[in-house]
Amino acid sequence: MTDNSGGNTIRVRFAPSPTGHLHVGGARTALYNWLYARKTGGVFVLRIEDTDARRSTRESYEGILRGMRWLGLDWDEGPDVGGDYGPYVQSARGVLYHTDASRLIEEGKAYHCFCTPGRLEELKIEQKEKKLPIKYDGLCRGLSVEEADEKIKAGEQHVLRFRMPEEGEARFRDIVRGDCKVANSELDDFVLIKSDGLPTYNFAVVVDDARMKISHVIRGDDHLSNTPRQVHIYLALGYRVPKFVHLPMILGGDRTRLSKRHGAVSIDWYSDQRYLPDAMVNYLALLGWSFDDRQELFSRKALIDRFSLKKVSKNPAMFDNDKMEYINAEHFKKLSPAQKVMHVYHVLKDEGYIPGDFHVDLEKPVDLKLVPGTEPLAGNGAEDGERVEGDGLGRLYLIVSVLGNRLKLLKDAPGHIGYFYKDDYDVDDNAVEIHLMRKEVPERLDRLADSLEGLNYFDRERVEETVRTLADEMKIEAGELIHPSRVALTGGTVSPDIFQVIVLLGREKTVERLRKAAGIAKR
RNA sequence: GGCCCCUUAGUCUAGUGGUCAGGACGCAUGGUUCUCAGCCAUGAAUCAGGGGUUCGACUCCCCUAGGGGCUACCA
Repeated sequence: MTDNSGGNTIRVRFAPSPTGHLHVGGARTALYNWLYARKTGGVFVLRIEDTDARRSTRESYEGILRGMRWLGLDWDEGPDVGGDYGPYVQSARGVLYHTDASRLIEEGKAYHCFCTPGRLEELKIEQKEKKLPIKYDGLCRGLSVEEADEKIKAGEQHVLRFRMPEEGEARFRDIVRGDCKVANSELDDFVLIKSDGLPTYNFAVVVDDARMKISHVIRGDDHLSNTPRQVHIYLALGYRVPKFVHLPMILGGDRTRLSKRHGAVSIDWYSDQRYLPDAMVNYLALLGWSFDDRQELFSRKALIDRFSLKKVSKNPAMFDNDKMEYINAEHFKKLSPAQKVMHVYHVLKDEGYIPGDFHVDLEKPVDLKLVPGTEPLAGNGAEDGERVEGDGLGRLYLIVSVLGNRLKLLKDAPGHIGYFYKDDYDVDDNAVEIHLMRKEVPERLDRLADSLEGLNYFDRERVEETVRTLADEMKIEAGELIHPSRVALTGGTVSPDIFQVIVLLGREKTVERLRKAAGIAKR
């Protein structure tokens, strides 16, 4: 699986810290790494950055993995699958950080610092007041190794700091930003190892990326400013500096950094809402990347095909839920009938709509031509001309087919077609008021019920004919019959083709609901 | 405070030293129809502002403004 034969293998990584759920920003970063790996035949590594012991949790860790699996972003090396460069959890890599830290100390590139948090705090306040750059003043820089060792032996709290060269600058190449450089004078002696013995982010990330042979560091823009520090560490340790790719941030609706208060930013939320993972992947890909000026709907495969780091945008993007829904709807449209039915079936089942409150045996000659103009229903459903079982998948096939593009979010399926399965479907009171509570309605519904009851053949054609004929007889518009019927049968003013609804609801249920509504309307 | 990054319609974006500045979501209007969705057609809406460079700038340079990030013993 892993190829460590040469130094040219492309190796990328997603390195979340388990301090919260997987949000859209993190997911987008993971996705770009994954896409790049899959496109180039490289290796995608998952590494958990849990050096912040206080905030890291097991739940977050599991949640992140769950989110990635839901999105279909599989990793080649990681905490659960292993690999040649493990462990893949920072908390288990302590010895590695200390090995490299020791080298830096020996070479005089890092030094112990015994300044108390209190002193550092005062220093910061003072610098702020004097409007000076806020940076460590290097008090412990001059301590000899012996002096430092003594203090350590005496049990003094200490951290390890990087000895920033006073002259020179750090340079690096970023595929999105171009060449970057920062003068060393802008940087200070930042901390490498915290007093609890754990490495800081900047140190750990370099040691890990270097030792894991990461070739391209693809991450959020918020890390750009830290990159010069990291470059210093790479150089000091004699490691090869990887290529960097800093992705523009994804912003919340108020254009600030994404956080909990922005609501629906968790990948979990989208999976709970039953968005399609492929749609999510598609939309996420578009946040900071585009292929050209025409295509924006991509299958997973097409994305891998087209993806290029060179086309990554520099601009921060806002997550737009409307567009996300649109992309989701487009992906849903493209599913095969069998796939749609499968998805809808699971939703209805999970929400308790299947099995339903009642049984419907569709009558002959109900056939699959029931729905003129829709694509033929394939898969394990009913074949043309075959008898359709009332409660089986066959009826659901027809229902889903009749529903057509009305279903955009799977989560809404019960709302759209629940009345096919339950008697206590939602009723729109306003619709009842407008369409049912009128004196002429009861007679119309009763007469329609009579007509339908007397039909020899209960298929769409006959039903429509019946309704229209009755309307003619009563000298009213067909709509005068259709609208109250829709409310009577579905509880609302919105539904698929009413004749198809009638057929799929079945003669018995249709008549029952029409009569019941007529009864209500009489009052 | 210091440093860094970003700036094309409400949003995501394409774009070249000379284009009617293109597409998509959303929005509006009309058509199809039993409602809604869909589909089709049409429309409103953009180069943040100011200076340069240039025969000519959305495009190159500078400044300003706005937004974001880093400046932590967070990542």
